[in-house]
Amino acid sequence: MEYNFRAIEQKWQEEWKKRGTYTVREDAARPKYYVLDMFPYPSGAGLHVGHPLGYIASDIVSRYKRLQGFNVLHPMGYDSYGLPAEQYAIQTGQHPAVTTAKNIARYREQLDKIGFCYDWDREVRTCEPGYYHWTQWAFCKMFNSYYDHASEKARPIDDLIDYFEKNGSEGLNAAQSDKLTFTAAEWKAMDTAAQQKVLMNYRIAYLGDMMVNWCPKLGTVLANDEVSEGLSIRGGFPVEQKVMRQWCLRVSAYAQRLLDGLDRIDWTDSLKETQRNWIGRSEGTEMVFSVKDSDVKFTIFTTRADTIFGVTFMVLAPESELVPLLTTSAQKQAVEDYLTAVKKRTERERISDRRVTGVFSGSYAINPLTGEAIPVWISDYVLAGYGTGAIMAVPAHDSRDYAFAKHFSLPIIPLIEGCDVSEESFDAKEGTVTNSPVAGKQGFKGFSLNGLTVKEAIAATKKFVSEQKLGQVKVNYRLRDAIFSRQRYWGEPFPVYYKEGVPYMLPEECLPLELPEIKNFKPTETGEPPLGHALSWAWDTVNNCVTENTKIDNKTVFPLELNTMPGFAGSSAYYLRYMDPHNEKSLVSKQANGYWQDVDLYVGGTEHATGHLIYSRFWNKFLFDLGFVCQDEPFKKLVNQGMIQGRSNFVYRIKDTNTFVSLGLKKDYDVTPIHVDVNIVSNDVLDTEAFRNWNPEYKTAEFILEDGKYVCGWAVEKMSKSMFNVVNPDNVVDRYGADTLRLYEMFLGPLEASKPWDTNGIDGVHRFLKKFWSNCASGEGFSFSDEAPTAEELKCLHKLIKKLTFDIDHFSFNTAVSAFMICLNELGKCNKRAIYHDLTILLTPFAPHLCEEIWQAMGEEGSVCDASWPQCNESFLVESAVTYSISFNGKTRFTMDFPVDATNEQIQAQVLGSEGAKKWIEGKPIRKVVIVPKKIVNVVI
RNA sequence: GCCCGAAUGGUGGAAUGGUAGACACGAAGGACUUAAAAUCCUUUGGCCAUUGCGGCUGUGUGGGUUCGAGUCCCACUUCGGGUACCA
Repeated sequence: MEYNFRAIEQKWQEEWKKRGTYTVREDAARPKYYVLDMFPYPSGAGLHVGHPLGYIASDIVSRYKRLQGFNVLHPMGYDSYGLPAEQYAIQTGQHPAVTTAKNIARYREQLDKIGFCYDWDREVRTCEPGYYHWTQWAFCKMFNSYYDHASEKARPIDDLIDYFEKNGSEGLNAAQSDKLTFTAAEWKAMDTAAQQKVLMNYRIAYLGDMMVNWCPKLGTVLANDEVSEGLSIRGGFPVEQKVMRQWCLRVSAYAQRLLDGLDRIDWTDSLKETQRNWIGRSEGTEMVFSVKDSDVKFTIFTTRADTIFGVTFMVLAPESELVPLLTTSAQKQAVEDYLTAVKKRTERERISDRRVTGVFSGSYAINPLTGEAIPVWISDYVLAGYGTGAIMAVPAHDSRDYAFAKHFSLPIIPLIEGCDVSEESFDAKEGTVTNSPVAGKQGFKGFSLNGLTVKEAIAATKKFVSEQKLGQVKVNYRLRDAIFSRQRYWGEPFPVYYKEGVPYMLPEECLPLELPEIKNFKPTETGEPPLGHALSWAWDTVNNCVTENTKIDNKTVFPLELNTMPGFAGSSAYYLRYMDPHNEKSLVSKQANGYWQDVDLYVGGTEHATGHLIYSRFWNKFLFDLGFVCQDEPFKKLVNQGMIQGRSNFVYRIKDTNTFVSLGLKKDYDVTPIHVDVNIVSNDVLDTEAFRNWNPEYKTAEFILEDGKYVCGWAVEKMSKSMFNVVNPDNVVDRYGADTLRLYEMFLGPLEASKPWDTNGIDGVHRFLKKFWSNCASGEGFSFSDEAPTAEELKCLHKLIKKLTFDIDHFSFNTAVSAFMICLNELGKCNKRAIYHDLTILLTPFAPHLCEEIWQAMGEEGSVCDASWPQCNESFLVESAVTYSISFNGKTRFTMDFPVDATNEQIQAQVLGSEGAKKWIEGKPIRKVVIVPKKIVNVVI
């Protein structure tokens, strides 16, 4: 009987659905295991073979854990709101609701074909009101919270109001946008609008005037992780810096906790490192500089306090609010010209063309340690958004300051003994400090760093600056608050209304605030939100939801917030929703959350390292602080699957002809390589007939063959339509079956490695499945031998149990598949029931359809998914003798068998006495014999 | 520039510091077949010897630690990923 994978796979996919095999419920009697995939955004192109790689790995772990007796939660859903989905709709001229629904249906069809064990009853879609209800709800909670650094957690904003009423801002240690100072009396004297303005400074979700990444082509602002090298990740459009009033999430408040949490989770070091860099903790010193002939004082941030004696100029960011204060009338025109020029340059230009530019402000700052006057410059190499937007420049020990000093001929004072700064700055934090002012000389204030190492000097300066109240020790983070507004249509509406310009949250009972259906949903280059076309929706919402005493006056044109939330809003807590997807009362019930706790295994790509994986950790920590979830970190273990690249094929057309020459012969001709559809190439051999039909241009193509075949060239490239190297999993499933696809994707190499998709090896795993099948297939049915297994067979089986268990526990699926092949090779044509029973269970995570069929054929009850993973019986693995490698001076020459209990003395005597040894020793004296238990005897001559 | 990671046959890749190249593909030869497909068997890192069962060499390069290094340490080369005026 043939291995008819098409019939088998269809049969079992229907059967699983009918039986509800993969439906899960909380079950206190069994331990839980939560396996999560990063849910896809349903793009128009459908899945290619790269997408299922991680899904297959997680599916294997899910099935394996289930066989081991765990209650496994393994859900799937769609990240269906956001830019990519909307861009696709615009490109195809359809409404995003329509394309999204269509794309989801296609994804589902493709996913179903691969035989995943998802519990589809728990599916979530971020664009459905039942889901985004809780996205909006979380936003309201963030609006109504502030971050208290004293207790290192988020607290209700009412606590903050109480605090202000008692103490004003005195002694408050909270995350804030600006440092505000007021007394309790002043607070009480403020009107509502003024108080709201103050509170906005502390809210975790806040409305602020921010320097944002504005992308005119996409008609929206973007978060930092959505921009790379001045271009939008989505679409590659230019991005400019602009101040806009936007909703933001105070992610920066959680910087330290996000950093600390990394030490407690099982992620790869490289991913943790990426997040650490992104958070960018830097310990330094803030120092206050006064300005000559002025009352103005300003603060700078530096990590190199030790270089204070090498400061030869100061630099302000062009956007700094100090610029107008420090510009003298003489320099006014020059500064204004410079600011205009800076504004004109796009972010892209600034990055690609890194020229040194700047202008002198006319003012001088006073070095707090020497009293020396230092010119204050303005330059765009200093960023307004980091530190204080002002720096002390030490050209001798900072390459950027060095370039600036050289360009404007400013002095350079080296501070490290023996360093040469004639060509470049000395940036390393090492060496011995020199050139500090000394007693008796001008500028000496009783503080010198000479003779200290750089590290000692930094510490000494910090201490001195703190004691003398010249500044303070300060930790800065690179991590910025997340900009949360998008001037787009396809996203969650904000549950926010305005009264006299002050934003308020809609009452909780009015959630979800549903996205209205509008015809003209396209973004604008000026940033007018598309929801501006839904004026009646806005008014209806306000009239229905807002109670009498807060009802807004009719003068307001847009009573509602018209921006929508960004893509990451919906993906930040989806893993919580899977725990309790149909709950209408809360995001997740205490009971469901208490049972499922957190994600045990999260599988997905590294591309989310600085986006989703930061945002959801932040979101989860916030919900944890408020007591809505029971775990501080959402993802205990995270595994990154590698990217599957495309393997393109080429044909070689002889110039100005329609004749194509095979790879091996192309050197004799002048040829142009042309991409050819990989789907008409097999093992690099072109199907010439299919090629002629592929494109009308090649209808009359002629071929110069080698050995009767046309051999194509190949290259590894990105998988994309234009390279004709996209492989659709449907085609693979159609040709080889889902079980082969699953097995092959795992066999391709380590899960984390990036690798090209290459169908060349797929026959191998397909043969393996056929062999597994045909060993027990016979005639029109199956036959199993009831003979007792031999010791050899049992040893073989139990070796496999041990290896598979180890490999799956360590996510080494490629070696697991190999181990299975080896075992089957060793067993030969064995069809003993006792062996096949266990083998079938062991293969189930990899090839579930095939195993169900065999399980049924063996007359077993129920589904093989509910069987128990076999235990390795070590007693079958015990050897009667041990084989030792015998080496001479480290080179292995032969092997010898010894009884398990042989002593080292016995082994040594036998080895030295053997004929083989005599040949290698050649009568020379033996210096040493090293015996490694059960492995090696090395004789040193 | 900075921070990670990698480098092993024609290919994908194995190898707790212990016989490098498992397993698979491809290739070559053979069996079965009228033929093809499918299946099975043999060989397959390189060099030398193959009328001798063998020998030498070999994991990007150069050094080191070790009885023993693909694996650990130092320096370098190349490639991939992340990040970028973050003071």
